[in-house]
Amino acid sequence: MKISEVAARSGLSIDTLRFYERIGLIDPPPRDAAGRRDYPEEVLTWIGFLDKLNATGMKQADRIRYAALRRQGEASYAERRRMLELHRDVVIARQAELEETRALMDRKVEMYRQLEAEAAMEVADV
Amino acid sequence: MKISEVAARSGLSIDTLRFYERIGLIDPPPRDAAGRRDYPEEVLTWIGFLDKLNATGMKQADRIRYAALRRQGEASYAERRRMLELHRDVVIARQAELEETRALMDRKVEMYRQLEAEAAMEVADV
DNA sequence: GTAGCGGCTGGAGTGCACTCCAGCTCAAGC
DNA sequence: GCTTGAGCTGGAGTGCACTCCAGCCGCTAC
Repeated sequence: MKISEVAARSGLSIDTLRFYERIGLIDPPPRDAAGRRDYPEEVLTWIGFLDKLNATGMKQADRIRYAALRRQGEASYAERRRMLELHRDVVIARQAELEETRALMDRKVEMYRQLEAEAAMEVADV
Repeated sequence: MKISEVAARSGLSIDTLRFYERIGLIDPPPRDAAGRRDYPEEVLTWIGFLDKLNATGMKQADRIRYAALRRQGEASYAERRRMLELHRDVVIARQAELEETRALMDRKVEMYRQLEAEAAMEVADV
């Protein structure tokens, strides 16, 4: 797969793909005869997972660390599991936070609705 | 309340409090005889809400816009409600995303657990 | 009365995560 | 055979959200 196709299918830009390779988030893919990157299909799954870690607030340094562990294969299963367990706790905490904020926004929306209704009545009073 | 106290109680740094004032997130508080900021208690509630918006991914520009509307008082009830409704949708979408990622991490953790057990058995086989 | 601390200002600096650029090579289509 | 376009590299630039700094003032405690 050419880099432009990976970009189109993953949602990352071509520049970001090359950047991710530089910092060790994506394995350097084999090159074709002309020296161009030729990605395996699986890279899309990996990018999808990276995106999820990203979207849930995992820092670049930690994603790089996870990618490095992944490169070590079997020897890092336990370590990778520990990282995911820790991150899962972070995600759970964020879920609680979001839920709380959602509830607060619901209350505020309701409050504004009331205040709008009252303001409308005051106008009618005049 | 002095700026140091607001910082201690809000969790924001003194520099961030002054920065927020500069960009219009926090109203300029009255000054004491010596020209030092003297914040009202309510600023803590407001900062708490700003924090929630921040933690749920609202951009600075939008928080500034909300703060500006707030300064207009009654005239902006409807607009503020609309902003919150829109942001609530964002929060709900993020909740779904987090839930999905949490489930994926659960599956991966379980997978690594299995792989670790298998690796241990292989060692025992030898 | 002076040392030290907390606060003040405007502006410069930082860290993160990209994003863009100049100048190059290569392959394909007209 | 030459233009066009995709891809390449190393390095510079960007935008966001702070964070730090120099140099100043004024209160409090010794």
